[in-house]
Amino acid sequence: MGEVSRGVTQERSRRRRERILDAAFHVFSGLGYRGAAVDEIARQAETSKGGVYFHFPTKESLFLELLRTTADRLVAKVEREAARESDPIARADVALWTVLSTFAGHRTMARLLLVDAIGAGPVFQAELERLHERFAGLIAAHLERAVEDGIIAPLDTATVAEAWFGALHEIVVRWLMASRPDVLERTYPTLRAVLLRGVGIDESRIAALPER
Amino acid sequence: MGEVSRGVTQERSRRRRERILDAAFHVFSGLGYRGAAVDEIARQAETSKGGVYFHFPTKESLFLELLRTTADRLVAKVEREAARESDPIARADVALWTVLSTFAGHRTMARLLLVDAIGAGPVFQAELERLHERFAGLIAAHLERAVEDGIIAPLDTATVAEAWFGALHEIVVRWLMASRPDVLERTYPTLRAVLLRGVGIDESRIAALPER
Amino acid sequence: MGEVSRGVTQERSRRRRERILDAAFHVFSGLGYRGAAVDEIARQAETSKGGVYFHFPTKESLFLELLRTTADRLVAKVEREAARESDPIARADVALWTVLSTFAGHRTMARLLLVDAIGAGPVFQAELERLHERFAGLIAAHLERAVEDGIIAPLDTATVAEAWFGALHEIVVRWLMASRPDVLERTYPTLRAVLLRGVGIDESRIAALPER
Amino acid sequence: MGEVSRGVTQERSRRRRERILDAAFHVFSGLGYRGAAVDEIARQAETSKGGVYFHFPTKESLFLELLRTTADRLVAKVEREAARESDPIARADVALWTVLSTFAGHRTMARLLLVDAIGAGPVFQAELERLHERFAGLIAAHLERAVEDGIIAPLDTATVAEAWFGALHEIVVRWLMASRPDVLERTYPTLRAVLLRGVGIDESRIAALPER
DNA sequence: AATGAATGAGGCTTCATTCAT
DNA sequence: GATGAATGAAGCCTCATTCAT
Repeated sequence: MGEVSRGVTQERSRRRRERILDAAFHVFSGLGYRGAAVDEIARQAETSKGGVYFHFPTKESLFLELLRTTADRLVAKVEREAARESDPIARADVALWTVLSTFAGHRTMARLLLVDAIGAGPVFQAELERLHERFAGLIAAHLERAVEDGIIAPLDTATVAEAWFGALHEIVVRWLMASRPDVLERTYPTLRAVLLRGVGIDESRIAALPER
Repeated sequence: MGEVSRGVTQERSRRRRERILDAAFHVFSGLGYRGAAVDEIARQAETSKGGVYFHFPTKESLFLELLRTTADRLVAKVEREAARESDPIARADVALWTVLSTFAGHRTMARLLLVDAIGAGPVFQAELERLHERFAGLIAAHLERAVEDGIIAPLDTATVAEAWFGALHEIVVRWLMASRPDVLERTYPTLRAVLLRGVGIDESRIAALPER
Repeated sequence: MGEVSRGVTQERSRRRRERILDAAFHVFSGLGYRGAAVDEIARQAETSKGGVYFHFPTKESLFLELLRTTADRLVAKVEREAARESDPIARADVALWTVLSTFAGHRTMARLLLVDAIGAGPVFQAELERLHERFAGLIAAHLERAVEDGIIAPLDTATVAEAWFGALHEIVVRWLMASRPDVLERTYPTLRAVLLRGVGIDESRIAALPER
Repeated sequence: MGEVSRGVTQERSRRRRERILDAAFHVFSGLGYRGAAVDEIARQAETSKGGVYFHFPTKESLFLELLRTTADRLVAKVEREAARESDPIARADVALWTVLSTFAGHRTMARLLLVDAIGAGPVFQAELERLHERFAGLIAAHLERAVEDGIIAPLDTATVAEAWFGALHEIVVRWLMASRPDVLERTYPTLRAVLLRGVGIDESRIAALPER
């Protein structure tokens, strides 16, 4: 087999792998980890059960890869967006907004990341914890920076970061589970104000932030 | 069969029903909805599978009843405690504290209410939503009262209530899932300050609240 | 439920269990351990897959029980028959004859015990070894007795017992695997003479044994 | 493609085939027929699954070829060694010793030949039978020669040959399956004496055989 | 009321074999 | 000749639910 055709084969395999990941994403999001059948994933990926197992040794490993890469993408996106701002408060604003609007635009992704992983078994506990930690850590880092810069008074940044993430999380999840989902972005101004005010940011600074 | 013996029988049946609920509570908390086997519940209730199915038509119904009664008890407890305070801010303080410390004292209950129900299938979505709504509603009611009393400025109480509950929820869940769980109550002062400050409560009023 | 009906239930359950063992015996004998499907066992036992798994936690456990009880029965039978004779040489004769004729009469049992268990996985190695050991031990005991009684000269009874059992085993297996199986019993006189002579029994004593 | 390069290619192909046979030997010996995966054989032969299937149409055919060639080699070796002796009794001694010591030195080969083939399915029954027949036939031929030479009295050589092979077989298999395998050769003197004496060889002749 | 045996659909995984490149 | 991706049948096992007693 020549270099070229081998490349073609690899490329096809890679695409198949992606198709499986896409299908798995869809099925997991819709039915949860336990409820998702490998058979159904194979069907939606237009391949066979064996095909799925050729690319992923286990249902679990498939889910884990999904969990990781999806989270990776979101975290990277948030950091990329936040890095554009120099003012710590503006950064926090951008970070919150990015998460909220990304979830709002990808309801299925939100389900996978925030809902399905819970209750999928102890193997995912660690991964989920890492996920929450990454987001909370992101927030905490910004808060600490703001404390160092003298913009806000010293406080338990870890706890506050958890609280912020929790507030965000709850609002997204409620939106996800609501039978009549309101526009997620509408809640943003209130959420932003409450959170920023909560760490002691001046009302004037909050008012100065761009409208969303 | 006489009146008396029927009474005795009914009483025994009621007790059996309670034993099943207790066992189910335990098993669901430990293994999640999907992971919990009816066999195991029956075993822990010292009865048979058939016994469980005599009292509950379905595994689902058993879980739902558990969800409802547990939530009922907690909501009632929170309202009872809050009613003792006349000042709206003190009430919010008491409510937050009650939830946090109750969860802290009943880790299993927290798991059941906050973690297991997710991913248990679409049937529980509605119930879970009602649960979150009840807690958020509780908070929202206090916030509205505070607005009416002129203690805080008008704001979107529904969204803020969700954010508050989310902050609380996240902190409890993180504590639940943490391998090395810190003392949950330790985070309370920070949480309280951030939340109250977030809705514009004077720093002096916050400082005046009792230590926890 | 009264004493009587409970007894009826237990009795039925016991019978079902036996039916499953019988079916398993049949299927294992015909197809070997790996080749035997639980589904097929259930079908032949006129029950369901779940029914099989109610009585036996595992395919393996089912096979093991079969192996053990079948061997138990045969060993017991051999010892019972041998105990009737007082002369050690006559005992050896009876023991050999009992094994050979029992196998001859129960071809399927022979297959299960001597053929199928091999290659059924490492779990059965121990069990099979125990089985061979039991038979070899039986023989060795008689040989030792004969040595003590001065009937045969001292020798390595363990090795000889293995050799005897091996000779027997091979002859049975060859008969089992032969496409055109001769009458197994026909080989007996030759086998008996060779084995007894091999440990130094007088030709006259051998000739004195009853014809078979 | 020229003559030369075709020759080179054929040579390479032959070598690959050998590598596959070696790997298959190793895997079958270790895991048994059913337990051996073609994937694993390909891996150990440093080729691909497709590669294996190019050289052998079937997993079964691969195993059969292995069975045959291995047996061929052993039978040839035994005959070669035996041919060196002129005395029939010495020949029998050499034959027994060759089999025993070859197995002792190649535990894996023994497993393949004596253990794995059983339970590998009905296809191998015939082959296995032929294998045992060849060995028994070898022994029987020597016995018949000894009868003709008047060294031993006439007897049913076929049955005796089976018994001899069985004794040998059992001792090897017990050694194979034993957790704490003794030195196989240690049992040889006893085995030899018992077998030879069993066909009526004079004690003096047995004593005259070389020590092993 | 209670028991526990029985059912059977459905789940995850393995693996011999095929085939396009 | 060789590769490795793909197929799909088949296997073992779990478990919610039913039902005769």
